[in-house]
Amino acid sequence: MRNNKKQANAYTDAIELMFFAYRDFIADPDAILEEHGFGRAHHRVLHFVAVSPGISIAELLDILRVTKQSLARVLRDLIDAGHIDQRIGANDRRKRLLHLTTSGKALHDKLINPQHERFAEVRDAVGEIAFEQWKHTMRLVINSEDRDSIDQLITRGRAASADGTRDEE
Amino acid sequence: MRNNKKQANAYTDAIELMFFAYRDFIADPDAILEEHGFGRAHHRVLHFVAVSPGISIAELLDILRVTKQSLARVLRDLIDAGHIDQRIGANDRRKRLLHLTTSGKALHDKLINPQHERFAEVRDAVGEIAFEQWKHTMRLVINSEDRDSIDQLITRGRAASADGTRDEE
DNA sequence: AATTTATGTCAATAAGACTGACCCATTTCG
DNA sequence: CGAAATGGGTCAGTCTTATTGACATAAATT
Repeated sequence: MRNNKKQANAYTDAIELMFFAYRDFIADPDAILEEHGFGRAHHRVLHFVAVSPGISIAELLDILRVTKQSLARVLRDLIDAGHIDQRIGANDRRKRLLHLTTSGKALHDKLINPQHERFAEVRDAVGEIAFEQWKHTMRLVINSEDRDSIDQLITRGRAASADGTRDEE
Repeated sequence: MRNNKKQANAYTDAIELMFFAYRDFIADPDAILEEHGFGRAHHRVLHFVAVSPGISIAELLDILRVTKQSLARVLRDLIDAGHIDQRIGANDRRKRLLHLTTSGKALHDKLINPQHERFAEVRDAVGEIAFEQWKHTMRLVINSEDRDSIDQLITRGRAASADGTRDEE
């Protein structure tokens, strides 16, 4: 019992760390977004279009797990503001492939900078080995059935932004 | 440049891991809450009253970083449902000290169980050392100025729930 | 006695999400 | 080819969570 209690508390610590870390982690971009009249929902769209240029609406819906109607509003705001543009798919003309414009990229950089800095400080404090270990552990917090697709999102996204492979399908 | 890019991507990975891990981590309790007609806001109140029995309204506002008016509604719901009760402070009769009732404790356990299980699986997968290392790293993701008070919340909260020290101030 | 603190409450507003019901254009399949 | 499925867009209404601002009350402090 004593030991069970101790273990349960170790997990409760983890739960609270998730809560507070996420709260602070999201606060920096939130402040910047407010200056631009956007919210978190806009940030998420901007981010996943940034890391996966040429992503379709359906793919974005799948990542964000929101309804089409929810996405529509924020996407409309971002398109109207000139931060995202849609291109009709070359292979499938029904698809709208999303890309950041120059101003969209600038805004995304501005939003991601404080988060990069936050993790750069963490990495400096704990070292590269421990930081990679943290990422490995963090990946296991994600539902097992989602891990593969997230791995792909990360690697494919990076490759696409480097060589444009993914563009226009 | 090549190296900078690589480092920036390591941080972008970390950002996305935060997003997806938090999303899945919160999804289990969300589903349970819905059955009871509560939301995330209720969960947060329930949790911090659970780990810090006898917490005052002002302390809770400080932890949650919401306005008094926002807290009032969810707290009212929880009190009306019989999950939380308020006791007038013995030393300071202005204060309303919050406690979970039996049903409040039961609901909190039900909500925290899937999260405990999630972290138990993570801990089993990576081992105790790596899990403690993850917590140490995770703590550094929190704003430096908040870390001490969160350390206190965690240790004091646990102590209070064990021996009741904190009750009635 | 005056002020501050802790809490409660009314009103109006906004963001972000949802369900449900449609629509159009394009692609795929029998 | 024609029907069905897919990708996307949109209107309308609702809900939760959060906000700001104003004001009220009781108890503690100075």
